[in-house]
Amino acid sequence: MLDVHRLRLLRELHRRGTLAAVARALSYSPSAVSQQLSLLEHETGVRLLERVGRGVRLTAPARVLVGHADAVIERLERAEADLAASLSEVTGTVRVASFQTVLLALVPAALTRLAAEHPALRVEITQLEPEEAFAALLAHDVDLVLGEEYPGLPRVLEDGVDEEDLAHDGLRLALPRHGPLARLPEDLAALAGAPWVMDPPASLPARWAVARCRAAGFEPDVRIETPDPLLQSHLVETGHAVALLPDLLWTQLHPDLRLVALPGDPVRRLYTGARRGTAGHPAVRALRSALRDALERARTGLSRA
Amino acid sequence: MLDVHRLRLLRELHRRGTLAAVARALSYSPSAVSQQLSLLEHETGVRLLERVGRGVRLTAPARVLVGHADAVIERLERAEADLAASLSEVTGTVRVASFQTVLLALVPAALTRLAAEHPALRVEITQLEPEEAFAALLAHDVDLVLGEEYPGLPRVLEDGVDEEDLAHDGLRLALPRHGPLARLPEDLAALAGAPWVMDPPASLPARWAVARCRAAGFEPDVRIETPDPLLQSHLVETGHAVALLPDLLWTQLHPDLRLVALPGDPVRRLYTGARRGTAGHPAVRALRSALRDALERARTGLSRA
DNA sequence: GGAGAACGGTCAGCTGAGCTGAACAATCGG
DNA sequence: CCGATTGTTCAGCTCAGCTGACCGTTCTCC
Repeated sequence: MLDVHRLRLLRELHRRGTLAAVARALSYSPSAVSQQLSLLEHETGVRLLERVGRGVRLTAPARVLVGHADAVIERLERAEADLAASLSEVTGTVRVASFQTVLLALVPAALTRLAAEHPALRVEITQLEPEEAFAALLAHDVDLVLGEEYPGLPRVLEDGVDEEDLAHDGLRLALPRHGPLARLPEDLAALAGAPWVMDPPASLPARWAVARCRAAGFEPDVRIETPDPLLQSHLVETGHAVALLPDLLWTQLHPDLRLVALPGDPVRRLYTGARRGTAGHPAVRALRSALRDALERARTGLSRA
Repeated sequence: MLDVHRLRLLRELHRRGTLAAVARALSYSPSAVSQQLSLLEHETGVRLLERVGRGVRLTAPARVLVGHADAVIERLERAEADLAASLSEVTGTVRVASFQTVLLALVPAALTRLAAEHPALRVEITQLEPEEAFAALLAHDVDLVLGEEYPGLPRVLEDGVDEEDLAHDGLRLALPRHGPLARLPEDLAALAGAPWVMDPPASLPARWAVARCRAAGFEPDVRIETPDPLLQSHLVETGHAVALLPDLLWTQLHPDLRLVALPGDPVRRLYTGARRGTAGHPAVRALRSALRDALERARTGLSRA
């Protein structure tokens, strides 16, 4: 019978590339990883690793083995989830990767609710942008990721991830109500010369915003680049820039600015992702449910404001 | 991450019923099994075993867990099979459970062929009747079973078994050519008073034979009960009994007796069974192929004789 | 109804699987 | 060409997990 622990090391090696990275990730010494993998080679009688440069590469049979390891580990996680589900109380620790907008707008309310409903559940949050979040999910660094998708920018679907819709979040143009930019017309095409504040250019929201401006016939004059939506909102409010911002922001924030709908009422899709094996885990279900609930409350709060 | 070794113990407990049996089967002390299972309980936080009488019973969550354990272990076996398939040479040890007719007629030829083609493969044979054979297969005591199925006596299909047809083997009436029974008519219905030799009454061949006699309108007068087909054939040849015997017997044996076809030309189905995970293992494939080949040779030899 | 057998659970004690850390060779980048 | 990085080997240590002895409970068979 193949040893699952060794298969796990091989799997991690496939994901992370080097023995050293695997050792760091799993808090082992590189020596331990090397020893376990050579034992795996000897007990199977199949060459699994070949040195290339100062690193190693998986052989073809090793990659086949990684596929089996994935399946085995997924099934073990499902088993664990089933066991946890048979308990009356939701316990343990879940780690969540979120990006800033959701972290700001939904996570605090969700945490409050979880603390009340499942006091034995410990939740840990990391701020990660969607690109890194999926790698962290599959590497078992986190158990749930919050992701976003912008119109016209489809993601590559990761295998082994159970994805669930969370919300569709309206995207609108934010214009100052005071200062020199107060009289700007409420029309995207007319903002060619305006100073823009945007996320870093490689990020999803910035790529969507730039594409949208180009479709309106101009290249945006990005004066300020920041990933912080609070700062973006503040810069618009104080009359220094215009921006394209998601509605979810206004559930926590009520700045004095103009919000203008865009043609076609574009939305970003928010979703949650869990590893397929843990999708049934009560802690994951509780978290997703708390997030949906927080969204509901935020929405009703928003319509009242 | 759940420990697969412990899951395996739970799985074996589910199959074998008592901790002591598991310990015997896996060459552990009962103490070791008890300790590992309590550890599994503590690390999952779920009650898995409850004492009933002087034994234990699995709880509902434990039975769910066994299902997962089955899936995990099957996948690990498939992984091992894939690895073995990537080797150029077929090596290792396979254990086969066969019942007597096939053991006599096919296995020797198959072994010869295997020894020539795959010298590094070690084959171990146990004689087991089909009923026990499947339990042994699932308990990992053997890797391949040879089974038979008689018309009108369907088996319960075991889950987790990969079954493959091997042959359809004709069943005919065997009558003496000499002695006091030499003049018996070649017709089943006329053998009501004849002395019969049959397998033990609970066995498949005997159940079929009795059913066949009853369908012909009489209860067979079974004078001799033996599981040994060689002895059965010998008793017919020496004029002491009549019998219903499979054609495969005559590939090795050429006794002086009369063989009479039955209405409808009934056949028994011979098949091989492997655990689903090991069906792709080169050793299992080699064995099945050698058996088919041996059957082919036996058949041509039979038609020549 | 009592003796004996069978089953699990617990505890003390031992052994080996698997870890760390040091030393080393190979490779890459600036 | 030197320092940083990566993987490998080896000696040594630690603890997970085994055995064996002992005990309580339950069933079976005179």
